[in-house]
Amino acid sequence: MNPLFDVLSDASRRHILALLVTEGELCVCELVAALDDTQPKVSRHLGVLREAGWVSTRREGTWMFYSLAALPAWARSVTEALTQGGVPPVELNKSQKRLARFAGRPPRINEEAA
Amino acid sequence: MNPLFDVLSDASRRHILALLVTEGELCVCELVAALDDTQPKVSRHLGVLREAGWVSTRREGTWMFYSLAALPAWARSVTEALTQGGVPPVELNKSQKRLARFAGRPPRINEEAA
DNA sequence: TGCATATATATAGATTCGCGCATATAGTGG
DNA sequence: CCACTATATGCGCGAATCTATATATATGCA
Repeated sequence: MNPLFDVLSDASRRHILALLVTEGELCVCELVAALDDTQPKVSRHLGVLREAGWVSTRREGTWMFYSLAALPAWARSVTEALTQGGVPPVELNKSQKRLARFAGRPPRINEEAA
Repeated sequence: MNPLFDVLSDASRRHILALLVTEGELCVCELVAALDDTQPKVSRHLGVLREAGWVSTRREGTWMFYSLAALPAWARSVTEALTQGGVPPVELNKSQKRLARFAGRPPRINEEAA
């Protein structure tokens, strides 16, 4: 068993990873809006991704920002694949649009280069 | 849900795919030897991979040969990733050695270019 | 036909897993 | 301290999944 690959079994987690690739750092409420899902569900999946090592977090006030962690080459290649068909493109596109329309996006004051 | 990606949830299936990448076409008994697992289990996982579209089959006498199917680019990229860390290299290597030592490998009479 | 090898499938039991719901924690500002 | 927003977690249930065992099917050959 590969602790990294194992957590890709869930479609929501793959969806989250794909969004972090295309959108960069996102907070929980943004992911909730993008996925159009409940906060506890998104938060739990993020926890799984974090424990597995896929994502890292940065706190800023009340917001917790998630972004892709430093990953081995094979894993980066998988996240790339997620954005190119590994997550159904129609769904991914919908999420990106919901995110763009989301009014509650927090300001990025200390963001670094993506 | 992605019908292709979903079946990668199982470590044995990922292991099988990785072996098909590095070793090319293999029959069930070779995979049983390589994985050091039971025949029904291997056969079942192969069935799942086949239904999902990862692998295609070719019958030759009593042997059923499995090989990677024609796949979209993102999926080929994932199979590649499986051989480069997506399947634990130590385990993959052990399987390759067991396969090399396996005495019952069938002859390849009609094999095409890999 | 009968037997041997190779592969597939059926079934049941056990475990894992994701979800919904409620609630807890953390940070901010009055 | 209180209220509010953002996020995390505890719990129980139903569903999905994997495995082991037994058995069925398929092919080749005497």
